[in-house]
Amino acid sequence: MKISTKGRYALRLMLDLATYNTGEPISLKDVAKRQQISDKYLEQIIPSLNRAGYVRSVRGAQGGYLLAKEPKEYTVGMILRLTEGDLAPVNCVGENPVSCDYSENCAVAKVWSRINDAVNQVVDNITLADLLDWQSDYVDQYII
Amino acid sequence: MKISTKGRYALRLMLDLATYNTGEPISLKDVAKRQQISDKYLEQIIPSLNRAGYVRSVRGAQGGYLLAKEPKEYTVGMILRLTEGDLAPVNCVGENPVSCDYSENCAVAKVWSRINDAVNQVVDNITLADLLDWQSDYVDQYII
DNA sequence: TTTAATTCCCACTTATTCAGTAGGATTATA
DNA sequence: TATAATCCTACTGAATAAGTGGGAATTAAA
Repeated sequence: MKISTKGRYALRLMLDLATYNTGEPISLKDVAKRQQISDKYLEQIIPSLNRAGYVRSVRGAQGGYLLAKEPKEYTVGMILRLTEGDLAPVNCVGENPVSCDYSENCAVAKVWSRINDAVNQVVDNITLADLLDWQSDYVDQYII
Repeated sequence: MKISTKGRYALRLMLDLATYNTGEPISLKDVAKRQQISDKYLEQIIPSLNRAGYVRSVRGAQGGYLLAKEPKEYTVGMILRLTEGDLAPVNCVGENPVSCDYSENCAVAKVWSRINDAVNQVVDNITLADLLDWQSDYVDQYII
């Protein structure tokens, strides 16, 4: 039941772009340094965010990435699903369920379905804007 | 974010023992046949349930396993945690969290924590007795 | 116009986990 | 005493995780 580094890093990457946004492109190297993640690995993660239109890339020197939309337009669920795939705990529930011979009278599937709903409920109701808010709360509390 | 076969089979195993309980020990071979799971694999899964005292084993011919307690005494969470380990989506939240350098001002950790709470809320509030109920509902609906 | 910084693309690697199999020792019943 | 069961330990093959490495294409700045 773990979320892989791919999903976790993608979320931190998006949050980093939101946090340090100035209107100028932000290079992966900068993100990697701040987030302490291998830049080569980030390079492997970002194409899916790019293809989905979640970020805009600027090539060449002084290039980098920018969020394509406002932080409040991105839910955590959107970002995680892109990198993790479906968040359902088993294949027989979720976006495109694989039905088995017992699916009709399978009480256990009801458990998976409820877990699925509960997880979606959380990730689809938190946006990058919320994360920005939470960050500034922490700053108020600990640093200033 | 998937639950492995180990956890899923453990739950079906426990539910099978509850469903077909007559007071006599039930052999893994019977469970395996009904649930369409390799008996050798079940043999590998059950020791943890046994050591935890969730089932009682009877050795020798006509031996097998019995639930140690009433179905309502087992939550899905108890069973899954035994076989899957902690259900937390990352290591920095959950039962014994591994703290990182940023844990204090990590907005992302709040997301993981909420997912963790949501999952626990589900699995800790469904018992084997609930699953038995759901099963008989299905029977009413489809078979009878 | 060259240099340097950057994205883009694709192949490779190493370790771990998953999902079982296999074989035999031990125990108890009929 | 034969048989049916649990118990225990080791092995295996495939997939996934978590990166690394090299180089081509693009563009801003010197």
